Amino acid sequence: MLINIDYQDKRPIYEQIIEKLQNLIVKGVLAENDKIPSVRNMAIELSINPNTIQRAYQELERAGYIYTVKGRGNFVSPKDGWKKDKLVEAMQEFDDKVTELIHLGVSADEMHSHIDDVIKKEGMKND
Amino acid sequence: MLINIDYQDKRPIYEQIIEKLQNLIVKGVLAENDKIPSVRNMAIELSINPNTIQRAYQELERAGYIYTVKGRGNFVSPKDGWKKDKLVEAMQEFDDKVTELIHLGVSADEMHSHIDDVIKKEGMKND
Amino acid sequence: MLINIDYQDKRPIYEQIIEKLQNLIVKGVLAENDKIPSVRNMAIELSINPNTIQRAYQELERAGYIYTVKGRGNFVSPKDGWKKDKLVEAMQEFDDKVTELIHLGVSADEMHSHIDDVIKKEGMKND
Amino acid sequence: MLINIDYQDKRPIYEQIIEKLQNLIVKGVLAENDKIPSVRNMAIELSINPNTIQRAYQELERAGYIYTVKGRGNFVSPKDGWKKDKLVEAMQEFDDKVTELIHLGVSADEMHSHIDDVIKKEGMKND
DNA sequence: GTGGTCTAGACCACC
DNA sequence: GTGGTCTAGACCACG
Repeated sequence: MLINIDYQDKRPIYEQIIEKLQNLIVKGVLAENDKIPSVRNMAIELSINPNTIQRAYQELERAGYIYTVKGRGNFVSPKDGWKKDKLVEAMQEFDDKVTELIHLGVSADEMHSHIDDVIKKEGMKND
Repeated sequence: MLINIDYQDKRPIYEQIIEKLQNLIVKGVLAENDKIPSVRNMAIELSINPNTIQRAYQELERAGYIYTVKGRGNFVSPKDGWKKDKLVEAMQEFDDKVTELIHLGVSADEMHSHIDDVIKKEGMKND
Repeated sequence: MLINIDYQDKRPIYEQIIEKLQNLIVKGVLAENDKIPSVRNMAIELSINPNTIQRAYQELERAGYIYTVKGRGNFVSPKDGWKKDKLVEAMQEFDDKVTELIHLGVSADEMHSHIDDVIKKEGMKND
Repeated sequence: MLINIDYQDKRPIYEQIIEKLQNLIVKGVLAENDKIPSVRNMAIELSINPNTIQRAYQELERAGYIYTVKGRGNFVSPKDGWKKDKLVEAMQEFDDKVTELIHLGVSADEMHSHIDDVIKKEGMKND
């Protein structure tokens, strides 16, 4: 099963689907031009109202992560479409977090070493 | 005026108030045991129903940022109450952000220099 | 009727509801993932304003006894969520009560026999 | 200072005073016919409105823990006045707690040994 | 139909 | 004056 839903999560279901698919796309699990499950299949697989899937796909298309071909299905967009926006946004959020940590008394060295730790850990996954 | 509300923001009003006050407390603008505006005053100031303010204050108290004395008002809690929790939470979110940036192809050097930039900028404020 | 309210009780209505539902959940009358009455139905059944029920449900969710799915209803959380906390809390209160009884001159034997009596009585219920 | 107030405590101040004084009396720190501080002195000592102290003393008198002699002050009542009531009440609460622990899966043995532990610990204090 | 938020207005307890 | 609770009634988002 490609994704799963957490009913304990307070966010609306369609948002969860969007987030999960975004992650799969950003992290390269779903490659460019890969076909993603049809609205109908996804709805059956998750035991969810098709309208909910439909809404998730619509927003993903609007944000440039997927594109729709009538009669054929939904496909992952080329990275150029969204990568830059996502990067700017994530960088801004990163800066905000750093600001918050400063006010909580965290030193620059501590942050630097945290980054290196995370990189090392993430690197392991690709071995 | 201590805080202001963005009616364009999709989040509920009481959440906006919570977040704004949290920030003021975490960043030290509101010191320990400072009195914050009464439910009624804040309601008038923001042209908002007192119940909405009330709810925001209740959640802030539950989270340990303020404490309430019936018949007297609401006051900022001593830092010990929340600092540790907030730190653990913020550090976790920091790591998550780093992970995301890695997947977006950002190098460690770029992050390191971003941190130094932010620190420099925040340092200026205190001069 | 699942629960009833005592208007002579000085405690706020929403607290009474919380306590009653907690009991039903802790004692297993309401099993995991059971659906509890909707905010509106409960409000009608008890002739109480929906907002009051809403507040009770919110606090129960925050405490981990129930979980909410927008557009679907409220459901009993799996026990793992709260059992441990509740146990620690109840044990502490038990010790406090024992301390109080000691100062009132109650002997250990008297307490021991009380425990056995209660156990016998509770055991009868399950026959 | 005989007692102190916790402004972080949500209960009204007069209730805190009642509880603290009750404890001192039940545990024998304040002996029968001891004089307790005057409303006025207590109010100054705690930096509190005399009305609040007055209310606490009134309720303590009504419950039989102290008695008032106009013009002379307030004094601790003989134990016979309240001991029996308090005992019945505490025993009931003890049974309730035992019931709760049973439903949480605590065994009789565990409760018995807890009692012995508490007794041992309390006994130490009087050495 | 379900929960989530907000307003308006009221009454109470506490200090 | 201050917070705490409750009602009545409304509108929105979600599925």
